[in-house]
Amino acid sequence: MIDELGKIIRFHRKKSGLSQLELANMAGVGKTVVFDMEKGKETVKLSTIKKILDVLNITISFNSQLMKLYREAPRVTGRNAKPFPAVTLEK
Amino acid sequence: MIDELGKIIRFHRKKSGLSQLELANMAGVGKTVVFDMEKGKETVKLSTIKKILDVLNITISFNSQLMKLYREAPRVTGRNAKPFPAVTLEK
DNA sequence: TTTATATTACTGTTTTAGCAGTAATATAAA
DNA sequence: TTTATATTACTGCTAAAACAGTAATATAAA
Repeated sequence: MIDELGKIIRFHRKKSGLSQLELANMAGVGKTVVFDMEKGKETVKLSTIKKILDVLNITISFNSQLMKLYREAPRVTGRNAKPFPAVTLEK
Repeated sequence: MIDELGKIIRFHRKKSGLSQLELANMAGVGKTVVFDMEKGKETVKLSTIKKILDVLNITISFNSQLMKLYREAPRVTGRNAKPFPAVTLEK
């Protein structure tokens, strides 16, 4: 899916009736990035991708089995966060 | 959600019982990246993020209203792709 | 066809991510 | 406590992302 990001961007851009240059300007990035991304380049900064996806109204989500636990987890940041129940991988 | 990526990574890493250095080595990236990301850095390359998320079994997905259409869309790449129905934004 | 726009492609330059190395601090275990 | 490990933090260095500029090609409209 992530490898399709270029196609996804292109699809949404076309649907929005934007040229690569227009999209780049709206996102505040160089035109080269839009071109490169649509071409499949993945060595692009997340912050840059974010700007482009914002214009196209595309959101990113991260998925895993543990994400449910993450969402239920208490709002802890920093050192006084309670340690996790300790998952033993082997033995 | 995307701004929580650091916390998400940290959460998954802990659950996996990995240190930052172990995760970095498994992902084939420098330890600095893991540290920076968990600290909230977003100017990280997508390809680098991908390596880390792979180790942690986290997938990325892109969401939008148009994504449904995208998935139904014919597998077209290149120049002979049929033009989209043309969405008129104004007028 | 001609004309205009969009896309692709290639420059050189600037900025910066990623890196290893090191060290200081923090946390956990003995 | 002491010891060991993990995390945080700060270095330069190197590779490369991002950029503007330009130009060639492709596509679409007149």
